[in-house]
Amino acid sequence: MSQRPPLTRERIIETALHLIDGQGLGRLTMRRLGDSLEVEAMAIYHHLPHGKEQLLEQLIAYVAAHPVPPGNGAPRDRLRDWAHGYRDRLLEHVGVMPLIVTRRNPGALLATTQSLEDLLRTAGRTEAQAAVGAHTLLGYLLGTVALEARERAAETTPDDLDWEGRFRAGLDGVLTGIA
Amino acid sequence: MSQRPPLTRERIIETALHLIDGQGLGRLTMRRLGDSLEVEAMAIYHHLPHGKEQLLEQLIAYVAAHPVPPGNGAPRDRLRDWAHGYRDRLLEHVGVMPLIVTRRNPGALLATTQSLEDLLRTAGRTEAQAAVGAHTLLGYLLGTVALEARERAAETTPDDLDWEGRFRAGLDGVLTGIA
DNA sequence: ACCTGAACACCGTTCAAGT
DNA sequence: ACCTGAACACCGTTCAAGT
Repeated sequence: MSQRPPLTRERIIETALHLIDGQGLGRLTMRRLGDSLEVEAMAIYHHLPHGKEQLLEQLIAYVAAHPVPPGNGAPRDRLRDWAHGYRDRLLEHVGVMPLIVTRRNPGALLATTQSLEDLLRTAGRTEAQAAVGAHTLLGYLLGTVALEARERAAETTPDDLDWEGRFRAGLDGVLTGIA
Repeated sequence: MSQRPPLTRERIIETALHLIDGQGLGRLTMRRLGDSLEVEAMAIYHHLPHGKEQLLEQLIAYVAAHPVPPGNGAPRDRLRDWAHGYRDRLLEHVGVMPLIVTRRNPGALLATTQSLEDLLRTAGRTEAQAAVGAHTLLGYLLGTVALEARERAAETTPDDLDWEGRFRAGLDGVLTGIA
């Protein structure tokens, strides 16, 4: 008999993410997650006492936390690099997008937002300008990635569309407006 | 006995929307919707044969369809007016946002997207520029409204924040980038 | 401490039956 | 044509019990 690895919170999150990436958010159930972990569904509650709610919060935190890394390049270049990296990460885990965009989870996006505001302030913006800029950039990013995911899934648009080019072009417009 | 109005598709949609606005998307169930309509849940299937899936599609179509109205002002002003109107509409039915942002529903946003592209082409942009511009603007709008709804619900930020001002400021940045 | 089994209150949906 | 009642296969979760 193959010994299965011990059940840990980390393994639960990773397995859940794997399940979502493979089958979609709608098919993530406690019972199915239990099956994937080779355990009864109820065992999960021992590691996540607040059940599915807590599981989803953990998934959001895992995928959405993506602050701007430290660096000393031009602000505009740093923001552009960060944005492309974040887009890649979100597209890797498209199934979690609905949670990130709509669930209230103050913590998850807070670190990201604040790192954006810090960068903008360092670049000479006022507090208020930095707040608006961070909100604008993050809103553009989440919104366009959500649209891209939607349209890719619908497959009503030609598949050879240069999504990254479109993203970069729109991003340049946004960056011009804020940074 | 109060005669109840006949069950129609329209009345189902409106009641569902009322239920979502009041109690949230999570509490929209066929059984509860039936209760609100003073009818057994199964009666709904007679008007919406594809069940809940079809109901959600109808809700998206109802709320998300919001093309730019005809007019002959400056393109930038028309886009700004449209954006503020759309934001108001989405905030009125915040509970439907998760569906609009994440469900694949080609039709619902198509009319809106095309009206944006038309306006931008009329304003002298190339086909490609118009496509990117429409995508950027719609992405910004959906993303920031989703963020706003999230943060308002979380109530972790002070409530006197000038959300509309922030939206307008970010919008100006985006419009500068595309129009 | 960690996991299981049975049970409870919910879902969406099908299908035969009523009017 | 329009609606109901009973039933089915699923949910998330609680709780006592096992080791």
